[in-house]
Amino acid sequence: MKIVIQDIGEFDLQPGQPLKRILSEIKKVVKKLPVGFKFQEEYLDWHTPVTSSLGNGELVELIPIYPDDKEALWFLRHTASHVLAQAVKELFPEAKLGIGPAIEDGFYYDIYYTRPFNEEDLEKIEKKVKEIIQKRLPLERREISKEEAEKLFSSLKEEFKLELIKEINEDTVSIYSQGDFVDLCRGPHVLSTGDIKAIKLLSVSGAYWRGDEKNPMLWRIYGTAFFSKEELEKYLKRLEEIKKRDHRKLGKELELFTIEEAIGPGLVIWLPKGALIRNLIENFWKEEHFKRGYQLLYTPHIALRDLWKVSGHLDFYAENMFPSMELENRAYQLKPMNCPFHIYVYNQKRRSYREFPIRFCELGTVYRFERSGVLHGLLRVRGFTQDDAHIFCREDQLEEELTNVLDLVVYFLKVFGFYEYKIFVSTRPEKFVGDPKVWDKAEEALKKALENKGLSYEIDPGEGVFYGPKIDLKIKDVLGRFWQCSTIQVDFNLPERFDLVYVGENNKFYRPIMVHRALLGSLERFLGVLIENYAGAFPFWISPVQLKVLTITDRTIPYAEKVAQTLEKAGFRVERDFRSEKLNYKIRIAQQEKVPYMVILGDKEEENQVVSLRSRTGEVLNNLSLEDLISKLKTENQPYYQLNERS
RNA sequence: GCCGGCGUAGCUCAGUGGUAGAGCAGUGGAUUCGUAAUCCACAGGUCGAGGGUUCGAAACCCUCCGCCGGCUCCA
Repeated sequence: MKIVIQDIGEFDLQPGQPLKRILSEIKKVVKKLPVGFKFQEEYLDWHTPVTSSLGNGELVELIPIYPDDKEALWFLRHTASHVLAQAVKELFPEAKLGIGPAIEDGFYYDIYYTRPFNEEDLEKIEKKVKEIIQKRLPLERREISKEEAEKLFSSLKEEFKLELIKEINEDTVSIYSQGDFVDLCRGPHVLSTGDIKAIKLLSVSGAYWRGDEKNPMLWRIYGTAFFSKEELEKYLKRLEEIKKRDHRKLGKELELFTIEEAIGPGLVIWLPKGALIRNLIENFWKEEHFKRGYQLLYTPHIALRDLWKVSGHLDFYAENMFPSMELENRAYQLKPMNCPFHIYVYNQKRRSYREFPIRFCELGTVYRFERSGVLHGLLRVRGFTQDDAHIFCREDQLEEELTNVLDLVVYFLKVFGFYEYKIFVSTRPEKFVGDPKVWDKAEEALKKALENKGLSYEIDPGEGVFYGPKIDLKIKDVLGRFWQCSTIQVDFNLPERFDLVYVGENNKFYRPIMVHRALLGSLERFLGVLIENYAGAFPFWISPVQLKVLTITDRTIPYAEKVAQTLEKAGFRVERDFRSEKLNYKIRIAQQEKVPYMVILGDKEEENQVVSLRSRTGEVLNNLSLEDLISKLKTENQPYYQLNERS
């Protein structure tokens, strides 16, 4: 049978033989050897037997994957995880192997052992890993029957592997080996352990077997591997960069927010500078909503417990809610969501079909009980403010409303510097309320709205909320990490439960559809993501301090004060540094505070009645008149500025 | 919640059983300086909380709280 490898050539291969058989032939005609191959959507390594079932029986067309291709790392890291497992088994023969996949930035292996692995173990293991790599052990693949596999892994006392084999539906399973080590594995792998040119073990932590807390806990060893040392270095630098941008660190340094032990875990205090940013964002948010026909609401933080019975939250959401409180024989409940309140606003009067769509928005603070182990800075908290809205509309308006919401999301994200995102449509889960036909319609409406906007999406099957399907947006920050913020959900359940109606054209009652949406998600999380995205250097319009006036000598203080006041009167947020310190020192401090502009004033500036402007990016503009400065800053002092800059 | 690590001045951290330390920040003083750290002095601590071991505990043991990295979950 013929194997055609794109850009390389045509080769003959006996069906059922691995591509390794033609390795030497290929070596003769290529400069760079592929790591593996792609056949349609599947990856093939050198070890996998090529059967005539691939392609049209006579001919198999493969696309080679080279070390520089992103996908190549998945081959390499999968092998790296096997090497890790081999090293652990050599050092700790009683250890039992769980699973060991390649992941986004590296790989891990879950391993059971009588005691946890510590730093020292990790060093020893890494040393062993490197030895195995240096031996340049070739990998071998074999297909064996399930019975054989069970025999093999029970002789190795690998109970977890036996459990995995039982769940495999095929008659045969594949195993990969290198040296004395053998592992149940689907592949793909590289040719030899020697292909791993750079590897580093990063951390150990506990992980339940198969992610279920009822199962025993294994030790998960994380690591990463590359085809070159330089790439590893680059990756480690990126880790450092991420650490530097950590919003918890920057939040403290820039005095944006605090979470106090004495106040409570997951409860955020906004410090003046952080509160200022938040307020600017909130004001912008409100304006944009007013422009788009939303009406602003304020609702209480607690409500009678019965409300949450009607809404279904006590049945479906109880584990995320703080316990209720009794007062004067009535039970109250801290709110985990804003929706029921908005429903009562809807119900203030008899609604007509002519009124739709009705759009209520609220910056609503909710409280959700999160298990202590999952709290994380601003990104995962127990009290947070959603930029929430509920749109009530007729079925025929749903698609348009969803399109409008998408428009608004995309716009907001752009304003805040996010241009890329992943979109997921979550469909009907197993436990759901309502009519499947209506669900289908809603899912269609969601997809249609995305398609109208030309946005591509992935389907997350069965991941919808019990009351309706949803669209989730995960935004990509400058470091390529994804964060879930925006969510758009179609809801048939609550209108039903609260018996919402409107009067139609024919004077009959109909039930409205509710769209629940949060664009930024929660202000806490969004600000956390913003801090990391900008590394604390906020765009001018939301910088808590926009300008810092620095004097060179005490002589200039009166002039500097005049300049500062002029800038303040023009509406900018100004700080003064008139201390008798050296200019270099003051610049350094302002730089660390990430203030966008420093206005530097000395004798020369005073004499000519001008300023010297230094931006935090290091650019210097001398002899700038105050009028020019103010007009320049006014242009920059608007949310759309960076949008305009980009386009 | 579970597993591991950590908790010392406002911040970053040193201190492994014998009198609580450094740098930065703060305060006072000197200096008047041109685009990323001027010098001197002073002040600052219930060593996360509680209990125990010991002649003696920041350090060793126990319990609790919080934080960090994961597991699971989500805005």
